Amino acid sequence: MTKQNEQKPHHHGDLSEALIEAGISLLNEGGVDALTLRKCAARAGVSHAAPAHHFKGLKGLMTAIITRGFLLFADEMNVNIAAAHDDPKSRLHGCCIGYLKFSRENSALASIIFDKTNCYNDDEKWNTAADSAYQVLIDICAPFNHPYGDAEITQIAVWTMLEGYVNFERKGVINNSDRNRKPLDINLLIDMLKLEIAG
Amino acid sequence: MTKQNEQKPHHHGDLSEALIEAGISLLNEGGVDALTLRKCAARAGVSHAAPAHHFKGLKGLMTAIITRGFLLFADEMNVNIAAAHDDPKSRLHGCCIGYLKFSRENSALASIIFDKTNCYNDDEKWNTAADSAYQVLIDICAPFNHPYGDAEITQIAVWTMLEGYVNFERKGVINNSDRNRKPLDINLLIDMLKLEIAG
DNA sequence: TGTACATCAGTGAACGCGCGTTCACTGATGTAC
DNA sequence: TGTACATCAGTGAACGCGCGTTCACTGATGTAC
Repeated sequence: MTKQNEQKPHHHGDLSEALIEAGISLLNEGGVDALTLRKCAARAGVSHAAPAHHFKGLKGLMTAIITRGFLLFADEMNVNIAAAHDDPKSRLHGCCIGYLKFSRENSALASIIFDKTNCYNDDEKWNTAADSAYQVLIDICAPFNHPYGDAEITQIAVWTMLEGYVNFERKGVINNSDRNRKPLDINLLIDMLKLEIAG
Repeated sequence: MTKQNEQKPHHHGDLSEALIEAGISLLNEGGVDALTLRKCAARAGVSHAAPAHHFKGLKGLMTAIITRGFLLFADEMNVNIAAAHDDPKSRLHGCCIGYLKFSRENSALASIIFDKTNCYNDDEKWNTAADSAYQVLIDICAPFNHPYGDAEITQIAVWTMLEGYVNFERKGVINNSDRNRKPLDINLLIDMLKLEIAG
């Protein structure tokens, strides 16, 4: 039984957290267009002026949401890397599974996360969170040879294939649930790069 | 000297074409958010109710714009394929250059073109135009071996890498104009797939 | 322990904006005779 | 060749909608004394 006649406190307690969670669930349910200050406020149970007051307008809220997104993204990759066998190729495959999982479970968030124009680029937390995600990529590619140039080329090749794959999946160009043959595996695509372990 | 007191004809002449061109230039200048019925109408010099009347609302206009987009996209790839040396790898590289060129010169249009939810999926011209673009990919991959499975896997590997690359470029994750070393070449990434000519 | 006061998080009403859609209409075009 | 009429592309005014922002305010919290 829920409490009746409960006085709503004037101070929320953790409005920032509530608005970020509201924003992420709105993105998941209604896509990018569903992310508005007013809807976030309604879902967090505060007046629609509150988020504009708490953050510095819509862009401030988006900066906070994308910051959280990068942390969730890095976490998902790290969890799946930790669950893989402890050799470079298995760890790379784990990273891909994490990338894919994050993108599938947070489709709209994943579609806006890399676009810097959505954020205040001088926000410290945002920069730190973004770096933590990019660092996963850097670390996972480090053990391999880079026959085509420096490490950055290997990183971009892997990241690019992942990003293209989830983009097409999101837009329905690749539809793994609707084909007769074995679902296309992102790890198969990564294997086509034939990365070799250095040493 | 422009004509003064010229009577504006009640019938436009080629409103459909004018609205499609207006829409594409709006996308190029102001991104996806700039594409509205009212702005297209203003740019085409008609009342803002005209596009809603001519097409079946906003979605109808978007279907027409994306249809045009696929034709421009296929053209750009075909032009660059025709300009390449007549061997499979050079033709593939030409295709990549065309893909890249289209995406750079029509950034916002390229970012919405693959998303089927923007269009009336039963529109015949849209289906034909989209198929003509996908067919370029199919044809360009046909001469190669498919050691990882059927031809579709080769196609998706190439297309995925291109799409990831232009997405990152669009969002500033890859920034070829702002690095000290040689610009990253999409053809280098495609070469990493080590496609072998069948025979 | 109690009081006065400063701080500031969140309120709620109001504002103007641009949007897509609707609809009775106008006037140019084309066709039937 | 001329007339009557049907068609229909585009008009313009009106509508309601949701949006971000602003701002005087309220009331809870925390601190100084």
